[in-house]
Amino acid sequence: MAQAQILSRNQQIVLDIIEKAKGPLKAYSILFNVQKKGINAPQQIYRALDKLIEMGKIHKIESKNAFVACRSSDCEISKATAFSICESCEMVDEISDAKLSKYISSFNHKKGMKFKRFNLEFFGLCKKCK
Amino acid sequence: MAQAQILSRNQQIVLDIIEKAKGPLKAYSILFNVQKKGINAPQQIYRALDKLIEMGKIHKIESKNAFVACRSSDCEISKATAFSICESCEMVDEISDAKLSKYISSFNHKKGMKFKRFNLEFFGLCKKCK
DNA sequence: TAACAGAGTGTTATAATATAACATTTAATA
DNA sequence: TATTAAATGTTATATTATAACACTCTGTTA
Repeated sequence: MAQAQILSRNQQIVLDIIEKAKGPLKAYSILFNVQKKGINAPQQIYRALDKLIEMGKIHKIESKNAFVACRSSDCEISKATAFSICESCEMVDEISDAKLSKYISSFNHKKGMKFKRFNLEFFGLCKKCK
Repeated sequence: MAQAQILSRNQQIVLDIIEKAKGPLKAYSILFNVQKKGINAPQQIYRALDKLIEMGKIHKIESKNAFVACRSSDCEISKATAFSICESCEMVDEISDAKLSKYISSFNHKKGMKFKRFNLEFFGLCKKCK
């Protein structure tokens, strides 16, 4: 289990924005939102994002180049992540399903690869958009 | 089942390069490789890539912004894709495992989302790099 | 056959996403 | 207090991707 982490000023600012957001946020939209706090350059955002990902506080949605807060306790530093993504409203929901996660984690590739981590993205229509 | 498709000139050129490659290719590296054939602009590459993806001839590896040829017959127009990605040598291998695919496809999200498609990316070390 | 529709092409420009490099500051610790 | 590690600020640039528009080619269909 990862221990509680102290966040730096910039990391905290970025995390706050992502946690408050209803959906995934893009790096440059975060940047735009924090310019009033004295953060002016993409580097500052990307550095904070990198650390937050390392700590498991946020996840990157690869298919959207966007970032969401981690809402799950059992993805333990993002070794096993799964998301449902609505193709209509862009909503992203973290899937926290122990059985699914366990099944995938225990999947053994024929070619003898040893997995450290996986990321699964589902696409479809959410309940509202359906 | 998707029927055999006739490819346009640019689509064929791009597909040939991707099929011949040992690993995933980036759009701009494809561009560089086809300039001798008279393709000069990113648009031409991206348009071909889009169509090839639609046809299920290639897949995009989202975490790498790179493209690989489809080696599987059962991902039927990319409704269910899975890849193993070596974090050391960058190799990507398409996973074609009916059981895994079936299990994931039949996963039902509590929130009532209806899935059309999924993409799964495993990360680790391949046999060689291990 | 003329005209039209659809897919594809070529081209220029620009938007959006991400990193390199370097100087400085702050925090934690020997 | 000297030393280190982590974080910051800044400028510049690399990488990935799309917009917009004019043109071509091919197969309908009126």
